Amino acid sequence: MTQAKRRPNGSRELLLAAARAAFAAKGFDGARVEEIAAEAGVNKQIIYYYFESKDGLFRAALEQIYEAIREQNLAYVESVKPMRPDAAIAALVERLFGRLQRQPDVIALVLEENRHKGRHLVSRKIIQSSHTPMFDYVARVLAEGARLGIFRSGVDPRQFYFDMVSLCMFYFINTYTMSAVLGTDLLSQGSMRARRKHIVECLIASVSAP
Amino acid sequence: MTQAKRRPNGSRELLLAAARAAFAAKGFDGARVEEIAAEAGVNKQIIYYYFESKDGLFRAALEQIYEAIREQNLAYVESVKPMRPDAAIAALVERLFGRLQRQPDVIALVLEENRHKGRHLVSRKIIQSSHTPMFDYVARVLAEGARLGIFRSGVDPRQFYFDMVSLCMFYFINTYTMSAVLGTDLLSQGSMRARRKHIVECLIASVSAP
DNA sequence: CAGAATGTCAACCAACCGGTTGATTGTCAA
DNA sequence: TTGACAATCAACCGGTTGGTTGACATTCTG
Repeated sequence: MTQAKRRPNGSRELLLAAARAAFAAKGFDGARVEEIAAEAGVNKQIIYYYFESKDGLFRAALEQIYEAIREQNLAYVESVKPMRPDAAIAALVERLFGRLQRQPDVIALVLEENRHKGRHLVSRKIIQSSHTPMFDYVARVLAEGARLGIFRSGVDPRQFYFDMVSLCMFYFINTYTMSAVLGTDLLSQGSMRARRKHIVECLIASVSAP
Repeated sequence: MTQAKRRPNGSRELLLAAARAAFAAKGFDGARVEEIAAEAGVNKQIIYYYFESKDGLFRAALEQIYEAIREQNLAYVESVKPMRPDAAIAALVERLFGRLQRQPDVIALVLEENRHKGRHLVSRKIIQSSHTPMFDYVARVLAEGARLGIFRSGVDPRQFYFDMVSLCMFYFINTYTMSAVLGTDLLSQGSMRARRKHIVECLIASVSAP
């Protein structure tokens, strides 16, 4: 009989991509193992060969996402040109918002991980190291801003980082409900641009020296 | 045979409460119809008698939640004493944060609704009317603050309301991931108190006159 | 009180779902 | 060339799941 072509570890990558899309779209419980295999073009059993279980597949997809975040953040802080602290914050927030806009799967998967608090344990180390480069950069920018007298001193970089992530991510998490609440179509390009601009201004105002 | 006691529409309420807890804890796909019935102490079929389907049950649970939000908001804006605009914002944000803290089911259900974008349509009208009283109050406070020269003028109340909700809700949405990112236990009382305080300060700073 | 409307349940079911089995075929090192 | 190993698949399975059926008891109404 015709056995399918070999692609050492190729099926693994195909499965991860399919899993990521499926889990993002339907959640862990809503996604179907067989559908993921079909989407990847391989037999269902191969999931168990590479990942042991549906949970294992989900965990692997999550880890891949955190790794991608880490690489993107690392690339940014290594390539960013020096600039005024307020401009640095603006650039960074615009980039974060824009990236979330273009990668809805990332938000969906992280959200799903949080809903199953700790069931698909991705090690704290992996999660933290995916954000450390960016967090350290933000802390440096805040300190620099304080030194120049542009920002208040004593701003807690952890709280500020939390604010940044909250404001940017939340837009894409509760888009449907907030559209109804505010009577606006938050999926429109105009709304996104306006919101992104506002978030930048809000964050900078919140740390600016009086 | 012993038929169970009658409780006209009582089973309906019992089912709604059980459904709310189950959907919040396990999501729509993770929750089991039979478990919900058992938790409510009634036969599974009664769900189909009152709600037609699992989807119908979910929709009813959501509507109940929006109705509760509306009542709570209405009660607040009708009973709140007049005070300085900045104090009014502080009080309101503290209350929002505290309520989310005590009612995790609300967040979980709204989140689930957004994940299934529009599949369990709760009418825009219901969603909007659950927030209108509070939104109007916030808009009045901002205008009053601007009139007194405490706040900047030209602050968009929609964006500000969005900020408030974002900062408060996000804490409880991604608690697990953010704990790892920041290296803090965000479930601790101390973290919550500190975060609540920071959010108040951040929001007020973002609208205060220069 | 009769009968209609309402509320409740036990038993059933077909489809589905995550996971297993066992066999088969390329691939590569010795 | 050969034998071990990596990769793949078709077929199968037991348990689960949302949903249905039909009968029956209680309550309401005229």
